[in-house]
Amino acid sequence: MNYQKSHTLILNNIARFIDLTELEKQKYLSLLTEITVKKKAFLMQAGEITKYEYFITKGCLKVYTLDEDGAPHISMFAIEDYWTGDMASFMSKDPTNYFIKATEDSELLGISRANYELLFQEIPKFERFYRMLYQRSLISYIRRSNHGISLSAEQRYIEFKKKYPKIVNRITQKDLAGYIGITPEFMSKIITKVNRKQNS
Amino acid sequence: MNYQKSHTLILNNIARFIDLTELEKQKYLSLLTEITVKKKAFLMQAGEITKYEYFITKGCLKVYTLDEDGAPHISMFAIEDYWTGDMASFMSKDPTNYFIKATEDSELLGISRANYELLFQEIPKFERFYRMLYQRSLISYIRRSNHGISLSAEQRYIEFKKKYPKIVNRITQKDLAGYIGITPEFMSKIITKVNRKQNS
DNA sequence: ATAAACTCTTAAACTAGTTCATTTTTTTTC
DNA sequence: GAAAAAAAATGAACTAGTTTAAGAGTTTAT
Repeated sequence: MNYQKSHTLILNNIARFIDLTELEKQKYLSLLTEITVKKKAFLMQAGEITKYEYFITKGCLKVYTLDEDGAPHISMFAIEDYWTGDMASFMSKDPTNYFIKATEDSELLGISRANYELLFQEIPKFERFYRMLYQRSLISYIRRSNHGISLSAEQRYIEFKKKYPKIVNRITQKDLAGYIGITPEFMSKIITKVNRKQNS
Repeated sequence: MNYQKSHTLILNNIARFIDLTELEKQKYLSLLTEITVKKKAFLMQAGEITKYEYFITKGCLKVYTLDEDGAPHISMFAIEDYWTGDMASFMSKDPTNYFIKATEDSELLGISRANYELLFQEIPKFERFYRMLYQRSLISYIRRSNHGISLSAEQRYIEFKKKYPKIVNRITQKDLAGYIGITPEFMSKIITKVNRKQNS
């Protein structure tokens, strides 16, 4: 069967961990909602109750909170083939603390809370898929939370470039600073310094 | 049916997310290995290949890495009713970077890689259990990784006391410093300062 | 019960990262 | 394609957290 590009992408993502029959694939796709967000528009804002978990099929988004001083702290960047959302709010139905804003025109597939529950009833194999997806995410967040407290800002920047070479060129230095956990001014100094080292 | 204390503890932990029949409970328990670790002994050391994922039934352990300078960075403290291990090494079969050391005489239940796989074949419901367990862990690690980069050491200490009141009195100040990501000297200053504030 | 080995406290000098202010460069908008 | 807005660079003064050192208080092992 021939699927549209975004559907092929999400089915391939799922095929990393579980095999679906044609029927299951179609059932699964029927549970998803297509969403588009223009650059600079919000997919989610603090105070809202999170309705969906998202898979990005095109574009780039940043997920962040604002602290009491209004300074942004970026939790992740999400590009094609990434999953994002606010799982805490999605599960608890409490209002989210996060903003998700498109940094490029973006296209997503969303699964609602009701369909997420339904999915496990209809195709129990998805328990395994999410078990493995969460397991992988967990491994990378454990690493990140350790790096956040044990590495210098410069080392975190070098790690980021190594781990996300595709993302580093699509985001502003300012947003990268918000992810690394430093000011844009200090980010600028680090980049100058690291590039000087590499070119010498 | 009447179970020994450690078995009741782990079965209750699992019952938060899935219901098991008596037969399934017994099957599950048969896949576990009992382990005891004396205070100051290692459950795991960097370079080893991780054989088990662990559930603590008694005691307290610290999970940490050593950086190039030999300074410890504590990833988590695990007490009764907590799960621990190095999932990255457990899954990939690569050598671990972690040390796990008992800070009190401890008792654990371990599941081996082979039995973990077997578990999903024999009792597929466990996919759901681990999906939900990892989902919850993920939520708390996402929060921690954000706090690591966006909160001051003093705020992280206050958060830790609030979130883990049972743990804070069982560990040394030095180990807490290793978790918060600061030196023991600065930890001492923060504690003096925070207690002074509270008593005034 | 005592020595040895840690852990905690305090303080002075230091460094990584912040803040604030200004200028230059790049991107967005009409 | 010019004007406006946002991002990036640079520098000086500042603050949170480190380092080193030394002494006091606790825990551990015999």
